[in-house]
Amino acid sequence: MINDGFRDSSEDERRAEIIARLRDLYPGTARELCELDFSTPFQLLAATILSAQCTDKRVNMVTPKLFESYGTPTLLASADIVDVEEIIKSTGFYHNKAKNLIAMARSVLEGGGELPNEMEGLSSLAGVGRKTANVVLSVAFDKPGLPVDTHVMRLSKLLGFTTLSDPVKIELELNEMVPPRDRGALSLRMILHGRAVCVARKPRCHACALADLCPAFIALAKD
DNA sequence: ATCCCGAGGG
DNA sequence: CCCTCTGGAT
Repeated sequence: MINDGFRDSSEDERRAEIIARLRDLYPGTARELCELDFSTPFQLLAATILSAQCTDKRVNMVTPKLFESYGTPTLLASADIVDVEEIIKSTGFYHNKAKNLIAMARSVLEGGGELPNEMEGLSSLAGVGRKTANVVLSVAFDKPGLPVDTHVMRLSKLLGFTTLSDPVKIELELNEMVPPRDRGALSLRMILHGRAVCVARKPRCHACALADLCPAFIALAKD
């Protein structure tokens, strides 16, 4: 097999076919594929902070009430932390999340009240890491950004997109597989597939449209 | 018992 | 690298 430091071309084709099938399975833009409810970039950021170790459905149950009282940087910055904690309690990690939400709103205000629209500014906000920043970039600002969460990490390994475990390195590897404008949607598609089909505990390989291209399934089926 | 669109701190 | 933070769903 020819591989002089370049990737095998059949491997490139396999990956491209997986990406094409994911696009057919979950069509739409990052904005359309995102299942968090929000009406401003600031609200998406707040919802994404809440989504840590929690389902989107659960986040969407608490954000209407949260945004009713604290839907803007100004309102959230001066919120009573106990009140915020009570509203978001069911999303888990609620002490940290309430503290982070209020601190985040205050740092937005200190920065002039406008949410940053690049990685540097976003990830410098309290409680905002690279994954959350990439969600806001791709979904709210329609910019290149490829959030690597637990699903993207798991599927990237199973599908043979990476052998690494560092989410930043995986992000850079995945970046090379799609044009910039498709990065956010690829992440969302892997997340949706990870939730519905390639489930962490019990992958539904029999129902998976990618199984014939999946090294993990092929290895499993080989006996 | 294990997992859910993580981030901060040691 | 590790640990902690947390409730809800399966």
